[in-house]
Amino acid sequence: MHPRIVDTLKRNQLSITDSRKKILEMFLQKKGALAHADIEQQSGEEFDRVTIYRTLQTFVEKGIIHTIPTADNSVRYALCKDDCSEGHHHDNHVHFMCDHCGTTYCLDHVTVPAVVLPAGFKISQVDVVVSGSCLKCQQ
Amino acid sequence: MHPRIVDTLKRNQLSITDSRKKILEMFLQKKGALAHADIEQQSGEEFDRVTIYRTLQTFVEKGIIHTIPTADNSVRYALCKDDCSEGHHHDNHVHFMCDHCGTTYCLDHVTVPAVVLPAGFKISQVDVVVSGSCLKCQQ
DNA sequence: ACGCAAATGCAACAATGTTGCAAAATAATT
DNA sequence: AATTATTTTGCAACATTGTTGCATTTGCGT
Repeated sequence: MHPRIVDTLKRNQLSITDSRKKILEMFLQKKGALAHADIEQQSGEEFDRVTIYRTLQTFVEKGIIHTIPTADNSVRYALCKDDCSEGHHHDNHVHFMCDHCGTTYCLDHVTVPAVVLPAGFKISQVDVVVSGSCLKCQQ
Repeated sequence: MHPRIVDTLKRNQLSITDSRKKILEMFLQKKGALAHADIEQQSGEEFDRVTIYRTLQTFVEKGIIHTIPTADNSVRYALCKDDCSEGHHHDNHVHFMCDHCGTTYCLDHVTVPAVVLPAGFKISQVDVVVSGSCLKCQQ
């Protein structure tokens, strides 16, 4: 088991349960983003569908993961950088979704460019959703 | 009825039906984006739910409207600039979603900033999803 | 080990989206 | 203008996705 799992749960005042450990482990292992369906498939019959929904919801509330806006409006989640332990707010993000393999990357290290909007719009968050082909799918 | 409606349908080789006229009119009147639910409510019992789904799908295929990625992963549609009559591909877009009133704006005239990705990623589309408070909701 | 609080599983439900097919509306042809 | 061919619609049924309430189970602090 990944060493950070118990730490992360404790730090967020969550009880250490099988589903939380397993789901968090999935995020730590797989670098890309996960959809609810991915988790359901990978965990087999181990957890109830409802438990997965509630676990994801809890993780989002605690800032352990965040949702990703995608071009096809499918709901995906990715680990927050540094587990958001610092109250980090995810105001800016660049995400990349591969048109071929469907993998979604959370590019925390890419700088979000400044966006200039017409007068009257107050910006609180900027999400950049890039599609194309990824490292593995070059062609 | 908006004068562009019949033109647009004909240009895209679509038969002129009540639902298509009405739904296209909604997009032309309302400047912001529409969700399936908005259309369903506004049209009352006039059209079947399935018809609305199919009409939206057809419009997307013909390039009359496009879907908008949103921070909350709700599916919304907006008119394509120039009805995409020129085979315009919507490679770049800035969308704004108001946190207060929920209105979604399609800001065709705002320049999409350049995004620099790590080597190996090939960009085919960039969507910028901005949240905040809009013109009407300033505070 | 015990008791309390929290999380889980189950069932039922709600919302959203899809598919097949017969009936109706639109377009094309004569 | 009437007839035929094609497209679109409405209905029914179904699939998927997400939510809620409640009894049972699990984890946690003492």
